[in-house]
Amino acid sequence: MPIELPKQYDPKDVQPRWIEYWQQHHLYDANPNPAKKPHTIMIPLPNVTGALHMGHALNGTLQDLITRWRRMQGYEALWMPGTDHAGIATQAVVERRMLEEEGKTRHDIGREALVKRIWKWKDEYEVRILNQLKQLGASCDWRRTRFTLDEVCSVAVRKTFFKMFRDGFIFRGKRLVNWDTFLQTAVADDEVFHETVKGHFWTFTYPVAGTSETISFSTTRPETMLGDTAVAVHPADERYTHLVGKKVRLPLDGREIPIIADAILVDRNLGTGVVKVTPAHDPNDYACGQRHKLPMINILNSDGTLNENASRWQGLDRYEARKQVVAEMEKLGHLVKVEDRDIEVAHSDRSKTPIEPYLSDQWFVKMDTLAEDAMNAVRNGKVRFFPGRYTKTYLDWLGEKRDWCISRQLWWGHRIPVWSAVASLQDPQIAATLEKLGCDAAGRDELASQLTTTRAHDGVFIQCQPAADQQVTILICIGPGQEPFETLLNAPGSPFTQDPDVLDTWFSSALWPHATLGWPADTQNPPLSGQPDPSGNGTNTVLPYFYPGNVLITSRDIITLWVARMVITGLYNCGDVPFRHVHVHPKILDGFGQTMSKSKGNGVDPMDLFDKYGVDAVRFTITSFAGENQDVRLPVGYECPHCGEVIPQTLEHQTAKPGGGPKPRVKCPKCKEQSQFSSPWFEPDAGEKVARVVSERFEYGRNFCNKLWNASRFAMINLEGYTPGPIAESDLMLEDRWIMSRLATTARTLNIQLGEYQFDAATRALRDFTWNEFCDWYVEMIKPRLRDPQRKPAAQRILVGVLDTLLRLLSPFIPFLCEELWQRLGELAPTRGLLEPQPAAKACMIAAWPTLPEEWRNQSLESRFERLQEIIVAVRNVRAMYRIEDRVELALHVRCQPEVAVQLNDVASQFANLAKTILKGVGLDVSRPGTSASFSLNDADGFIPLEGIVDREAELARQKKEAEKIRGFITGSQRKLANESFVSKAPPEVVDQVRETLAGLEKQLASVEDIIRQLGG
RNA sequence: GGUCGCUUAGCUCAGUUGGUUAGAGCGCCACGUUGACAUCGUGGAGGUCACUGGUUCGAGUCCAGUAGCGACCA
Repeated sequence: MPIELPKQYDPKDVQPRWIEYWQQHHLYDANPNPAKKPHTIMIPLPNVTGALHMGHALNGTLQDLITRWRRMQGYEALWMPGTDHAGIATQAVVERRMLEEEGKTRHDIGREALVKRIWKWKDEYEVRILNQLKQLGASCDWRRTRFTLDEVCSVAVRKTFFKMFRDGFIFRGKRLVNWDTFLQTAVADDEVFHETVKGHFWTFTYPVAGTSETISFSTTRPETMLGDTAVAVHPADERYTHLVGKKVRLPLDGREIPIIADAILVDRNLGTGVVKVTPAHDPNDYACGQRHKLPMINILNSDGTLNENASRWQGLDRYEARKQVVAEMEKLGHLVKVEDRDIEVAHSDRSKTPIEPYLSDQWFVKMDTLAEDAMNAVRNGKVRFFPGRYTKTYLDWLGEKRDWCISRQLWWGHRIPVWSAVASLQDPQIAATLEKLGCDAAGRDELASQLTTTRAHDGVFIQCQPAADQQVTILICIGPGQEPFETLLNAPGSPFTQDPDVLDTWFSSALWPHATLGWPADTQNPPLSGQPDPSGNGTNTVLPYFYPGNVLITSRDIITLWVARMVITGLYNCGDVPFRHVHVHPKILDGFGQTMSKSKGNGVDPMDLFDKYGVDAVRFTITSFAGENQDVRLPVGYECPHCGEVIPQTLEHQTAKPGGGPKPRVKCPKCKEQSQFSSPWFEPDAGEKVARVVSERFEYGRNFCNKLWNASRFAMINLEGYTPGPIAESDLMLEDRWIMSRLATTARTLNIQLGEYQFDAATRALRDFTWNEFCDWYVEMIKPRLRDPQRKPAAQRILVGVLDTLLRLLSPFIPFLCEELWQRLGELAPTRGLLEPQPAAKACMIAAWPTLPEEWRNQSLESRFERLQEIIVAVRNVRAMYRIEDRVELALHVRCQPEVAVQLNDVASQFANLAKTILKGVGLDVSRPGTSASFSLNDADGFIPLEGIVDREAELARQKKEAEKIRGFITGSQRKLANESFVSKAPPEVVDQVRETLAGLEKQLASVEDIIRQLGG
C-alpha cells in the first residue's frame, strides 16, 4: 500500500515528535565509555539576562552539527549545556525593571530580597533559554545542565579561589575603576557608553614654589585639583625644562606637589603643554602616577560627594564643589580663562549617570605567569584557532598581562570567600578564633613575621597585611566544604567579617570546561538531573574521560573574555588545556549591519523563524552563511497578521519600547491594519494578533527541505514491492555508478570541510549534490527503470541505498526532516544499503556516518556523464530557442569519434527520457541534415533536423554569434602561446593544457563555420 | 589611536597553494502545471572582481598605497 505523504513538508507536524523520541531513547546522553573515543563540546554558556537571538541560534546549530556528526562517527559525543548568571547584567536588568515598575532601588528592599528576585528572573529565563535550545534540536546531554551559581560550579569556584589565594595569585589592592555613583558599584568597561555633553574648559595657574613664576594648565574637572599630586610637562619642552624637579603650591589647600616630566601623558602641542596629574581620578593620570610612584589622593565618597581629603568642600556633591572651587581660584587670582567645550563623558549603561574614575579596594588575579602559560598553549599548538587569524587577537590580549580585577560590588554572585579583621595578632579574641582554625601560637608567630602561614586546618588559609597602628589586616580564606569554620567566623561577636563583594562572572565561567565535569571532586561523578551518579564507583570517571574537550565554538568577541580565561584556569586546575580547537564563527548582524545583542534590543528571536520556516530550514540557512570571513547580515521584516504583507524592519522598530503606555505597533502599508510586533523589549499583550519576525533569506533552507522531502516522497511512492537484496555489478547503469561516484566524493568533501569548520562550503556541497545531481539528474534518469517490472527491483534497491546514505549525511544539518524520512523509509525498506543490504539503524541521528569506498569515485566516468549532460542541455537549448513544445519528439544526429559513439549509444534511452529526443545517427560519418539546428561541443557536433521549423536567418545569426565567441577564446589562447616567455617559463603541463584547449576550440570553430557555410552564411 | 576583516552579477555571498571561458542562491526574462516537488521544472540574460601602482610568462587571488564599510581592543 503506497504511503500517504503530503506534497509539502510540514515541520510543525514533525519537530515535536522527534525531540521527544530522541530524548526518551536517551540518544543525547553521553557517559564514559572505554569502548569509544570521547568527543566533548562545552556550550559557551549563554547568560540569563534575556532570551536567545539568532546569534545564539547559529552558535548552537554549529555545535549541534559537529556533535551529531561525531556521534554518528562513533564517538561518545557530549555537548554540555548550561547558563551563566552574568552577575552585573542580570542584577541590573532586575533592578531596572523594579525601578520602572515599582520605583524601588535595591537599597529599599535589601540584599536578601533583591537576590530572591534575581533568582526568580533567572529561573524564568533559564527555562526559556534551554527550551529555545531544545526547539533548535540541540542534542545536549540535558541531564548534565549546569548553572554557574549551582552547587557543582560553586564548589569549583571556591576551590579555585582558595588555591589561587594560597598560591599567591590572588591579591587585594587599590585600583581605578569605572564608578557608578548612582548604583554605587564598579562597572566593567563594556558597560560604559560615551556621550558628548556641554561643558567648560578652564585654564588656571599654579605658583611655582620658591620662585615668582606660575605655570598654567587647563582642565574640564576643576574639583579634581584637590586630588592633584603632580604637574607634568613634556621632557623635551624647552619652555619648562628648568622647572622640572621644582614644586608648585596648590592655592586651594596649600599642598606642594612636584613638577614632573612625562612623555606619555603630555602632548606638548596641546594647550599650554602642562597637565595636572590626579592619579586617583583619571585613568591616564593613574598610569602616570604608577610610572612616577606618585601618591594617590581619593577625594570622592562612593555616592559622588567629596570626602575628608577635600578640606572645606567635604560633603559637597562633586558638581557643586566644582563651582565653588572655580570661584575660589578666581578669587585667589589663579583663573586665566574659561571657554565652552563639548566633552566626551563616560556614562554608566546601567544607571545612565556619569561615571567617575574611582580608586577603590578590589581583588585581582595576578596574570603574569598564568597568562604566559596560556600563551604557550597556543604558541605550541596545544590549542588551535580556526580561522587561524584569531590567534593574534588572543596572544595580543594575553600579552598585556593586565591583572584581572575579579571583585564586583554586587549582591548577586559568588561571594568572595575571605573574612578579614584589622587587629593585633595578640588580641585574645583574634588569637582564640585563629586557634580554632588550627592556627596555633607558632602559626601566629609565623604570621607576625612572614605574613602568611600554612599552620591551619586544611581548607583554611591565613594571610596578614601590615595596617596602621601596629595592627595587621588578617585575611582568612575558607575553601569549599568548611561550613563549621564559616559559621565560626560569621558568629555574632566574631571579630571577622566576610568581604561584601562578589566575584566577576567570568571567574566562574572560566572554570566551565572542567567545573561542569565535576572538578574538583575525584571520588564521585557529577550529579545527573540533580541526582547523584554512582556509576563512577567511588571515583570521578566523567572528568578524565571528557576532559579536555575537543572544540569551543564561539563568536569572536569573547576570545578574550572566555577563551583566554578558560585556558588559564584549565591549565592551572587540571594541568591541561580545556579544548584543542577554538572555532570562531561569524556574527549575525541586523539589516543595518549592527551586531545583534541582548542589550541593543535588535535581536531576532529564532522561535519566530522556526514557526515560519521550520527549524531545519533555519538551521540549514544559517549554516550556509557560516563562512570564514564575513559576518552575516540578516534584514528582517514583520509579517502583517491580517494580510501577510511583510513590513521591513526599521531602526524605530528596534528601539520602540512601551514606556508605560500602550505597546508599540507596526502599520501595514497594504491593509492599513496596525499590529503589535514581537520584540526583545516587551511582550505583546495576550490575545493580540502579533506581527512575527520573518526574513526571506530563510526561504533558501525551506525550499531545500521541501525539495528533499519531495525527492524522498518520490522514492517512497516508487517503493511498492521493494525487496532487499544485494545489488549486482551488472545491475549498475551509468547513472548508478555516476551517482555513487558523486556521493563518495561529496561525503569525502564533507568530512574534510567539517573537520576545518567550513560550514558554508559543507552546506553548499550537500545542497549541490542533493538538488543538482540527485534530484535533477539521477532521479529523472531512473524513472524509466522504475516503470519496468524487469529492472524495477534493482533500481529500487539502488535508489533506497543512495537516499539512505544521503539522509545520514544531511542528518547533522537538518535532523528533524532526516529523522522523519528515515523512519518512514524504515517502514517501507527496513533492510537496505549499498551494495549489501543491512537492517537500518533505529534512528537516523545515531545511524553510522557513511564511509564510502574510494573505488566508487571514478573521474573518467564522471567526464563521460558530463558529456551526456552537455548534449542534453544543448538539445533543450535548441528546443527552447525554437519554442518547440515538450511533447514534440526530436531527432538527434551526433558526429563524433567511434568510442564516443559507443558511449552515446549506451545511453541512447536517456535522450528520449530527458530531452524527448531520439538518437538517430551517431559516428564519424554523420553529416548535417538540411534545415537542422546545430550545436558544437568539445568532442561532438550535434544536429537536430527541424524541417519547416528552423528559421534559416535566426539559426545563421545564432551560429555566427557562437563562432564569434569561440574566436574570442581562440585569440586568447593564441596570444598566450605566441608569448615566448609564457612557453618557456610556465610549467609545461600548463602550456600543454592551453595547446589542447586551443585545438579543441579550433575544431569546434571549424564545425560551426561548416554549419554557417551550409546555411549559406 | 592600535589590531583584524570586508569591497566580485540588481541583492546576499562563494572563489582552497596565482593557471583554460569568474560561480551559487534570490531577483529578472521566456516557456512550462495529468503522476516527487510551482517552496517546482526547462532555457536564458546579467560582472572593467572598489581604485592606483607593483611583482609575475600569467593576478579576483600575492605586495604597496588610496577610498569607503565593519568589528574588536584602547
